[in-house]
Amino acid sequence: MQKYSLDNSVLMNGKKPPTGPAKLDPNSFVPLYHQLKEILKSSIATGVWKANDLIPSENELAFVHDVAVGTVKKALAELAREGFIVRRQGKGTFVARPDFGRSFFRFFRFDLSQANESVVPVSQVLFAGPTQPPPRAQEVLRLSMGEKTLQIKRLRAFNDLPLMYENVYLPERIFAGLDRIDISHELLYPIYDSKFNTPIIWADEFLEPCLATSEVAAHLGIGQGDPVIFVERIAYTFEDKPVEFRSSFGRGDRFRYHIELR
Amino acid sequence: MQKYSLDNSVLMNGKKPPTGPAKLDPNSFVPLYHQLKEILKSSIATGVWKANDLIPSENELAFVHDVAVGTVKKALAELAREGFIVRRQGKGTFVARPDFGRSFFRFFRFDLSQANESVVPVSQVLFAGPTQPPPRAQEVLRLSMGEKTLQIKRLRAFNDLPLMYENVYLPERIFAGLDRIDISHELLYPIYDSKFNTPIIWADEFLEPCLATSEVAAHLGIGQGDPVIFVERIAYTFEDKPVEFRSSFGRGDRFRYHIELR
DNA sequence: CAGTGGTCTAGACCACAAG
DNA sequence: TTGTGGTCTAGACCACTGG
Repeated sequence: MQKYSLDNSVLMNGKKPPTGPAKLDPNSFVPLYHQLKEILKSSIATGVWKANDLIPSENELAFVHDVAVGTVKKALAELAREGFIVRRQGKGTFVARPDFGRSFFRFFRFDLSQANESVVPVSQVLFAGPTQPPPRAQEVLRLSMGEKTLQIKRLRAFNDLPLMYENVYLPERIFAGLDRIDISHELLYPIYDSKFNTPIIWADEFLEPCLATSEVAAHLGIGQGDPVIFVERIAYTFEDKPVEFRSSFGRGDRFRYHIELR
Repeated sequence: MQKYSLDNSVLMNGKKPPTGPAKLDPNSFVPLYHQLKEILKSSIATGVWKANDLIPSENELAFVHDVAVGTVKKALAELAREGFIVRRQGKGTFVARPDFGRSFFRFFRFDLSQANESVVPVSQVLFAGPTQPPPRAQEVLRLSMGEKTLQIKRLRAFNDLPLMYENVYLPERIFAGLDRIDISHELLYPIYDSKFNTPIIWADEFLEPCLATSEVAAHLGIGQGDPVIFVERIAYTFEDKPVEFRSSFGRGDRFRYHIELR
């Protein structure tokens, strides 16, 4: 059984392809396993392999890239630890599906001690469409002069109780058309991934306490001057590229942010 | 040259010690490298090797525990990744010294964009002594009935500006005498480590915004009803044992909490 | 059964540190 | 020069999966 698409040229001479997919440089100062990691990562990033895809086996990769299996193992082990792939004994190695069942909690960790487990927040979209970004968004998203953004303004609620008032800015270049998708019962990050091929890998988050302005208070159903938390988030996709800027106001009486410091 | 204390018995028969320090079970379902990790970790935890100590080389460990060097390498690599040890090519492997130059920022991450780098906060100690813990502290520290705590109440300032008002609770059993140390210009975690052999490994932190009570406002030099952030922290030492409970109020106008979500 | 990843071995060569 | 950790190889055996 022939697996995957090994060039015939590869099979013919039994050695590394003269001008094939091999890109490892044995003379580099960068270790082979690290070079291999980067190659595999970029194959995922550029969509050569998509979420849940089975990728070639250790032996395949070792043969194609002309390295020992141990070197492949080391590269794959690190990618698995970093969450890019999932390995299953007896089955194979798969591109990781970002765990969106938990992505909400990954990136919006409040403490829902009394709430039940699988709550998905409901969003009331107040606005969705192209806008000129505010300077702060332009800066953190590294937009060129005059480049437009999609803006989403929404109210997020749990159990009919408004919890957060949010403004999201996205480069229109990447997310064109997102403003026409109904997101009122969806999480955004799975959509970024599946519809725009832009998974969120990590995020920077900044919190500060403040008092509700009359606008914020009205949206959240609290009084002006009540305590709220202001959260700024910059979310990044592959290669630490910022693709989302989000600023939110959370109700102080319902918000409890939890983080593990390691 | 004889290094470390290999039992003569070990050297005599050239095989694994009949009743020595070897504790690896080759028949266990737990992989050898993982068993070795746990043994090494507990040697650190129990003080057999202290911070900055040089630990035996890969070859030494492989010989003593009767496994291949590759297995030792794997165990050491994971311990290094988890921050328990530091490895230096050509020199050896050392027990990690918790990086207390940064511990303040590790556990109290505000954003000091404009502040200079090596600020150490000054503390004004308002109270330090044995107390009966409040129920919340008793719960999270898992104290037995009637067990006492040391309480430290202090005001932390940067550049003479009060920033946080803090209450710290510690099991007296572990930290007896800490209340007689001058901590006004010191960080607590290095003291826990060096004087009480209790390094802080990680922490759980909970944040919520609220309004300053008159007591908090007075301490922080702000008005009653101004925005403050309330932070609860449970800090853990080896084996996930909770050893510090801390609750703090931070000035909203000077506090900006930063976290990287990965 | 064959193929997969998980563990483990026993070497090799290298860059680096220190005497 | 010796000893260290860092990389890499080429095998071995195992447990697990699925046909």
